[in-house]
Amino acid sequence: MEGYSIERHNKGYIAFIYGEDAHRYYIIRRGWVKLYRETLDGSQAIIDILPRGHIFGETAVFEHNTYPYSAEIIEPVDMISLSLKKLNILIQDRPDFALSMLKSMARYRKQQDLEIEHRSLQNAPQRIGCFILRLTPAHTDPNLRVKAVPVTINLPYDKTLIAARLGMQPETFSRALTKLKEHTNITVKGATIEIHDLEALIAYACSACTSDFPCQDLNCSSCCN
Amino acid sequence: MEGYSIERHNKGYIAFIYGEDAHRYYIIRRGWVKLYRETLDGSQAIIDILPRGHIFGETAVFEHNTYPYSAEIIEPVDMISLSLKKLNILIQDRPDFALSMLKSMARYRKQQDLEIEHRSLQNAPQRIGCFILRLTPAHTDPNLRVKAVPVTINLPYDKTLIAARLGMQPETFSRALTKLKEHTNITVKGATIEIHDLEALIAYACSACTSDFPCQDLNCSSCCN
DNA sequence: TGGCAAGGTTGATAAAGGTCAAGGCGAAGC
DNA sequence: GCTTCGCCTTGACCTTTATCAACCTTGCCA
Repeated sequence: MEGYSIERHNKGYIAFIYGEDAHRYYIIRRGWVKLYRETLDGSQAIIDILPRGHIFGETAVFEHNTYPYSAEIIEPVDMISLSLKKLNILIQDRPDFALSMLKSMARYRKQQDLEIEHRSLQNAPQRIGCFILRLTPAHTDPNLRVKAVPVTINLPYDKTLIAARLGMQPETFSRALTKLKEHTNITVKGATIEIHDLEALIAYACSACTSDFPCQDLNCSSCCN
Repeated sequence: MEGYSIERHNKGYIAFIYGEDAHRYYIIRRGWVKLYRETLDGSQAIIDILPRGHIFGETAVFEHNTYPYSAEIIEPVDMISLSLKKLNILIQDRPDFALSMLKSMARYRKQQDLEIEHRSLQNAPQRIGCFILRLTPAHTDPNLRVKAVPVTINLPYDKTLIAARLGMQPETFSRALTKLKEHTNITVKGATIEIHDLEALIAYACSACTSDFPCQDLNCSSCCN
């Protein structure tokens, strides 16, 4: 697609603010982006935290061209910047484009449904367990599930942010992680987590969930390339 | 649109079950429909409760033609039943159709974002207040907001279900409603609620929210007629 | 009209998570 | 090597909501 440019930003950079006039939308190539909104009293509601492959800002075309949330870089990103005006034309003119966007939106919707469910059915340690599981290779490739050797993962961003992402306080996160350790035989050292018994973790985290592991994930990469 | 039929069902009727092969999707003409999924231990996660004008089951076209949730009638409905196969063809062949579906999906997505936010920022009485506010005429027509006379609304379905919809226990709902009464000058008699001071209710319920009253609502009626 | 069932309320108690305050720990800079 | 700052953890306490149990209310049906 022509008319794009690559932007590179560091932690803390604000890509756009809620309500702002929207001209560009973005695809993440590397790094992590936080989508959020703020209440009158200054507390943040985190809508999502997106990794590589995801789009953000694109829904502004359905919102009278203002951004429906704010976006902040939380881990250094490379992102593709694209014109919303052109997106609008593409959506109108190219049926296959609208269709792939529709598909990606449907996937996101399913993900959000799951998110709501998690918040009401899982307790804090389970939500963390679920979060960790989504970071494992086994989550995207079922073949890797059988492997008995320990799985090592790194938390992709600050624990405080993960806590916010999961809808809990940092203190609760810390305590819940301790509880998770006691229940599922994982080792935590800083941002590094070793899973010694994947099945135990799955059993613990996914028992309160309506879908089996690996639960659906959003992967926007099929759209807008 | 040709090839449709009207179905009429009573409370308790299950339109379809999660995972089932999907052939039809539906538009609600009257009544209320509960979308939900179940965990292994039998507890329900309510995804949404939809009124007149809303579509359900249509996302099955993006899910390998199986329903991504179960649907139960909770207040007697008239609903239009339509072929998913035809929907699929329409989406592929008629760009304007895909586009309007895209728009409705974007609206729904925004609504779900708000839903997640409500769950984490509002407490039980506030969530109930928010729910009641959405039932008022003032929510759809800002002109009605100034009216000083009391507003009377009827809860559209059982309190137990509203509680589940709002992610709380029936007992909590009952107590939270009492607390809401103490704070906002409303009168509750069975399923009938009288709001004597709309602004007070808005101030109480919407203070923990990132969007002002009236917050966005989903209205699917623009799609698929 | 009396009984029953479903939905709703109330009370007592427990668990989960939030809040406030203090302190630990490790990476970056001097 | 020492200091400093940001992030994280821990402890004490409090608020909110869940849970369990009992009871009330209403509408329906025999």
